Amino acid sequence: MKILIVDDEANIRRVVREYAEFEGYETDEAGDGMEAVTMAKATDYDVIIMDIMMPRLDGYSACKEIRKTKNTPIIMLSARGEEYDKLFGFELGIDDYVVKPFSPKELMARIKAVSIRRSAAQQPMPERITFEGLEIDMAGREVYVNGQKANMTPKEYDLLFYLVKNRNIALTRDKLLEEVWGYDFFGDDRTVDTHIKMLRNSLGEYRKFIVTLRGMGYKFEA
Amino acid sequence: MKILIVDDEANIRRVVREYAEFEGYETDEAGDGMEAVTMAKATDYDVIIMDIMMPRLDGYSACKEIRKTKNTPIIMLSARGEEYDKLFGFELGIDDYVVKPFSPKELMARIKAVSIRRSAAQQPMPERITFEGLEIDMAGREVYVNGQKANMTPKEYDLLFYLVKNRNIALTRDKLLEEVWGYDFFGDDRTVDTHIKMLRNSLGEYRKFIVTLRGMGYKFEA
DNA sequence: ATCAATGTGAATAATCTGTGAATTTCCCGG
DNA sequence: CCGGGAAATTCACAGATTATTCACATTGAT
Repeated sequence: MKILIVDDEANIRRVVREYAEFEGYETDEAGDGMEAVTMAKATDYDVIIMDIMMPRLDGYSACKEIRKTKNTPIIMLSARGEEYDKLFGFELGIDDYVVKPFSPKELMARIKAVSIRRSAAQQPMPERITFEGLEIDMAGREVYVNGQKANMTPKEYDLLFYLVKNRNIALTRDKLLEEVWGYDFFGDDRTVDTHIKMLRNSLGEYRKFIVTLRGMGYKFEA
Repeated sequence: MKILIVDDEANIRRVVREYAEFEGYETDEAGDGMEAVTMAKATDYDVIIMDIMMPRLDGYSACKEIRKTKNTPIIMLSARGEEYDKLFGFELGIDDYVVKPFSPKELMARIKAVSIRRSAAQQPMPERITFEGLEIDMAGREVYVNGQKANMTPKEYDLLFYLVKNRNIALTRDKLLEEVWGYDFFGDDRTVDTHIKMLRNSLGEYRKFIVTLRGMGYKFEA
């Protein structure tokens, strides 16, 4: 278990780190949002603990940036009196928040709560999702475009389902190859492009949900 | 979707309510067990979230009382250290437990899980099902095609029944082998194909219900 | 304008499924 | 313990579908 601690005050970082290490976590530290984003993208942390008020890049923006490529659980630290409403900007993907001054014991409890949810229950992905006129039934392996069943190839289903499961986050070609094709695929990157093309054709007007991220890969944007 | 939030601490109620409303639920609040019972009996909630330690009437007693007239799914909130009571709780018909301090996101996930589970499990699997001219009597282990009894082999029955029980769900060959043949079967995947073939023959015109999912497996599509 | 990244159509290679038949296993009565 | 038939499993092959590669067109950023 590895956690990333982000705060501009070294004192706070130290306190959190000491408790976390006492609980048996490995820790990394970042002093501002920019650093945090870089580190979070480079390493797969189990939890990120991040202050809101920070120089260079604040916690909200850092969170937003990290969420583009990772789904790491994030716990925000907020000073009492800080805009409380913003804490409920869950569209940012914040998993929990703790108000400063906090008891380290409570923070540890929250870390456990957040990470348990991760490992234990592989998030109960709903079996059926609808985006406008695009219905996706993963359990039944069916896709309906404006009510009409789409007839897609196996790879198209696999690719679409993976994109949808990880919607709104950027996926590189390599990541897609590894997750959809399998770790043992050693072919061309561009194979992904061809399948994206075919998938787009199958989705008709709803091809718009599949966004190209130039220089990066693709994502399903709902 | 309407949920009832029961806790004597207004702060906790507020946090849960804000998360829940963000997720699109309607919410009501109760500050103690007595209130909760009154409200739960008057209104059909989809889920009730209730603290254990409360003035006037504790969570257990409230749960017991509500259960006398309603089957609403109940998620209990318990302070750390009340672990022992957990076992006792499930006997009362508690659907899930969340330990305080909890991650609101986790709580939301549990609400979803519980409400889905409830609605799905509500209808017990009938033992006899008819699809057009295909009658399937699982209890009697008989199948009628256009009124005439089909004479099938044991594996055909097992396979058909499993497919029907899981109709409209995509099933891989591996899954079928594990569930129908048993975890200790170490033979060839394609064995499934052969049995599907024989099953299709036995079903005559109703073979149409057994759909091949290329690259995946099969499913019974009603 | 230029260069790299992406979209696309077509050719080829690889994979998958249905099926008939051969082989093995299982089950029972003798 | 054995034989015989039913059932289960494996096997091989054809036909159809799908995946991959490649070349070229198009797009987008600087």
